[in-house]
Amino acid sequence: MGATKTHIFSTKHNELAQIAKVMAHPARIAILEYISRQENCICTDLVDEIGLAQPTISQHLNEIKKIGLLNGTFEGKNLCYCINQERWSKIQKMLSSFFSNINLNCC
Amino acid sequence: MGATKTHIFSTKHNELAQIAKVMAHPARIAILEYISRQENCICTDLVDEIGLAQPTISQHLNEIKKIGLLNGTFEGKNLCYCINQERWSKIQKMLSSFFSNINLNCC
DNA sequence: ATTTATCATCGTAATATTGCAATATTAATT
DNA sequence: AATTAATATTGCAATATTACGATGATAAAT
Repeated sequence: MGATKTHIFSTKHNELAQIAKVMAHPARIAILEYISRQENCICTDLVDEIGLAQPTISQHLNEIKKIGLLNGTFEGKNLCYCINQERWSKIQKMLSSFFSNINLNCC
Repeated sequence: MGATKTHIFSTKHNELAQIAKVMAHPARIAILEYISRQENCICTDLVDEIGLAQPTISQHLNEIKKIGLLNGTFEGKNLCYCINQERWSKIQKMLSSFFSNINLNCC
């Protein structure tokens, strides 16, 4: 008990849920929004910007990375994160199609 | 420690995260999809359909209800759930606008 | 009135998530 | 080589989530 029974659900449902899970934290929403708004992708000030401890931010970034939403490249000691746009629009489409499939003839 | 620091984030970010949290479970995705596909909204067979115990389904339905996505009406002993379409398209728009705000000039 | 069927609630065990201090790693700078 | 600056990892405590058996509530059917 306790763990999600992923095996009884379809791949599509699990994938959607996993994506939603990454977005299911205000810090990760804030991080995504912040990174996507930067002109360049120098994201050193994320800790100050968000207001959580550095290890916590690092963990959140890792969660976002897991679903392929971040491109990260080292430039010296500074890590430069940016949004993986291909993945971003893929996810956008997945969510969009999920929300479009609603049956309108109901109570 | 342990709990999400909601107070340091904006209302908008918290709201989006809360919506995503509801979608962050394959059972709830499956429930939403199933209900939205029904011609009528008689949802008695949800337990058989999803494959989780009745109390578990009831809890998941409650989570979905919390963000206003379900209209529920009693018809005798059977509870009839359906999607709240106003809320559904509101959420659709929120997500859509979140995903549209990405900066395209990056690495 | 008793039974049956459907859904909700309570209690609880298993597991996952969140957050941070301490520490490690990495690479530029001195 | 020692220092500094930025990020990652580890370990752990606090809290949240998931799941279900047991039980309760409600209303139709017998």
